[in-house]
Amino acid sequence: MTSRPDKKEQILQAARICLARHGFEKTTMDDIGGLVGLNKASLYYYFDSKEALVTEVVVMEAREFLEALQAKVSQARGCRERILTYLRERVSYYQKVINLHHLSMETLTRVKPLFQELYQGVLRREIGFIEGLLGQCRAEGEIGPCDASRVAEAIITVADAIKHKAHEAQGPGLEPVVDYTQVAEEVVFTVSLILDGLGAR
Amino acid sequence: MTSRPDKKEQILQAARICLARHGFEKTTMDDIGGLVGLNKASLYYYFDSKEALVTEVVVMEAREFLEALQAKVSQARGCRERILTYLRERVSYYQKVINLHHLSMETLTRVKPLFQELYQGVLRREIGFIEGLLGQCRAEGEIGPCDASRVAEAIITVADAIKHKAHEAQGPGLEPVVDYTQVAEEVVFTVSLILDGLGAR
Amino acid sequence: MTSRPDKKEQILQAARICLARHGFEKTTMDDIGGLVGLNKASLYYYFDSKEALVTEVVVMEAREFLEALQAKVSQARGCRERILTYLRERVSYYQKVINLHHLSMETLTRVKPLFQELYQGVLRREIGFIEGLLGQCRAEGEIGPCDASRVAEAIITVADAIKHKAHEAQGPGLEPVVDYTQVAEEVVFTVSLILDGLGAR
Amino acid sequence: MTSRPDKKEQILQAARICLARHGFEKTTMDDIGGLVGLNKASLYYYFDSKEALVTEVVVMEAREFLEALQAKVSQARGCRERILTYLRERVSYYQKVINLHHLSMETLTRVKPLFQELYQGVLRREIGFIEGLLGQCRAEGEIGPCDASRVAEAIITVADAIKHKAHEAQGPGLEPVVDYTQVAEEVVFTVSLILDGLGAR
DNA sequence: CATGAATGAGCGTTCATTCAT
DNA sequence: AATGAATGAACGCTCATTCAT
Repeated sequence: MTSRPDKKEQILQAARICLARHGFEKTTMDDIGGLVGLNKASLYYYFDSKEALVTEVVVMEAREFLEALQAKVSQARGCRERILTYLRERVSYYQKVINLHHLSMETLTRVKPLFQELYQGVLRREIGFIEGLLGQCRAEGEIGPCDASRVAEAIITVADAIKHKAHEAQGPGLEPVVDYTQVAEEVVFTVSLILDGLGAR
Repeated sequence: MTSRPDKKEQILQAARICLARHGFEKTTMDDIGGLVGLNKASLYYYFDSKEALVTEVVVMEAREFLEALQAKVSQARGCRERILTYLRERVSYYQKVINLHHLSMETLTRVKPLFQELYQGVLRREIGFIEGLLGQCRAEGEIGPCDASRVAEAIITVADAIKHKAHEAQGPGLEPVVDYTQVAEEVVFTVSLILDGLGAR
Repeated sequence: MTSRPDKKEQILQAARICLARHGFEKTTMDDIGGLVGLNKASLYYYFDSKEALVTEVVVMEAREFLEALQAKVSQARGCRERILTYLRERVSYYQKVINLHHLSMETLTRVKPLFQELYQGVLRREIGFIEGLLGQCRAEGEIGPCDASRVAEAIITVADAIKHKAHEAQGPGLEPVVDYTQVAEEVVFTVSLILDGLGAR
Repeated sequence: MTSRPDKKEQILQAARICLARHGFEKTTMDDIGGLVGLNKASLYYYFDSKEALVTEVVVMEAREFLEALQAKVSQARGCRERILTYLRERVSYYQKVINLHHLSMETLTRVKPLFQELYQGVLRREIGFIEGLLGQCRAEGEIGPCDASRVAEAIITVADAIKHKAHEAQGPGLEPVVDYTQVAEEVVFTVSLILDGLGAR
């Protein structure tokens, strides 16, 4: 009855494999098509472009990565620490994606508009997760009452802003490496301030 | 004396910049040529192919990376520890290169023959360095007398073999990440055995 | 009574609009289908191919154009003049179609077989129209008795032959423009001879 | 010594032929390359894109067309009439180009930016030509003294503006034909007013 | 040493067409 | 009567590489 959702999913999996093996630039539509037994032209029936296809793969992996992280973090003790740990590890997610698919920052930038659109869904989930952690903090008396939803959104925004700033700071220079350890520290420091503020009675 | 070797060096530097910025696949011979004010056809006077050029860049960086590592390691205390630390950190070198230039394992594999040839020089230096450390160990009585040169070579061989095994183990599967922490541990464990053997009187 | 013939008509109208806007080559079956709310595959239920569809559009327009011309010509005075005027203006019809849909002579030539078949109906009507005019000429004494049907056919044949000759004369050369003014004159001259012959007692 | 300017010229001529025969959309880079015995990739050594190449052809023909028109107009009597005749015939130039190469208005619009840039040179010549005619008018006492250069520029601007208005007026409707006769009249009327103003003593 | 010129192979994308349902 | 799915062929364009000069 339904072989449709399957096919799109199959293509995404095939693309995931190809990307991991050959990276974005070397992965051809023929490669991906070949892996699912489809003519490359057929892929365009399911996706608008190579970039759109790859973007969906990346967002899919973002979801998986973050869900795994959330599961892992949930076992940490101290709910305040849970929030900070989540944010700390989340910082290096970007680079993980880049390395995983051998993307250059340039390629990622080009794909960004498409990516941002799909990424909204992932962001919503992250905010929801943080919101839950804030609720635990409240229950355990670590913070006072607050609009958990808005605070969660603010925290994610702050974290992304700090990461973004670090990327911009690189300039067109040679050294392409962002020191994610330092970024993580800055995120933890700033969000700690926010949590402190919420805890003040 | 001559300004010729300069040109080759300039090209290598230009390539290094391009690779860091755009990655291997997106870096064109035109890009590199443009950066040194040379027609792309001229690059073929200095290098046989794009791959040969890139390989030299990688080897150049290998040398720099390893020399920095050697300097750093030399300050560690305990000469046995120096050897193990060197080997531990050296393990992740491969991935650093891959990430830096957004290479896929596949591309690297294809380039391997060229790479191995040039890499011999680097290997010689590494073996010499280990040999020196072994000499210190001997002087400090941590190990007994041995053919330092052959042992050094054996140690490097063992370290590379373990890394190689880890890469092969991946198979064509999805997960493209090698756990370098674990590889490092295995290397340390095995080489420790060797050193123990040398120490036994 | 039935709504079926409608659908075919709707498709033809949609195609006409698309052709006028984007020309033959840039009009896709998707465009046309979209305009009538039909999947492009469905168009193949009504037409054998894109060319067949376009050909029907062209023939449809031929009919409309010629009928308008016939109405206009009928108001001219002097029935001999009516015939000549009709033939004169009819000459440039080909180019009008080409320009309207941005067709190249090549495309038109490729489509010709299909076109000719459908065009027979239009030709019949033209011959009938000329036959009527000849009848008027006879009634007004401008020509003597004759087999009006055969003469009408001969006239149309002559007119088309002259136009055809002009097109062939171009050869594969550069200048793609046929001087329709000159062709019109030649047609008028030749047909005048025929009418003269008919008028001689 | 010099086979270079030749090659580019040859390509332009080949493109001109192909365009005339098959139109813009059906002319492939392979077609053009084949005609000059060049691989299609080689064409990109001389031109940035198919559109850039075609644009150059169109501008080339614009120049030829306008120069022929200028020669022809120069023989008209009455220098005021010369100006008006030039403007009148120039009006239909656009359509001539469109028909010659079977371009759709859409394609032409897409190519416009490239076109405008190259067209500047042609425009300069036109203004120069009008300027000369104004000088003759002045010499024959048909107009009073004026800044011929600026007036010439104004006249061309007015003529193009009127044509442009007519094209815009079409809207997305079905009928793709601009009535160039009417446009020509409007141009003549308006420029006459300007010339009248110059002649007023 | 250096380059202008040329090319083959490959890639992303489009599109008319087919076919099972 | 209609369509979702699939495809082959073609097209514009890029790029590493070659070679005569």
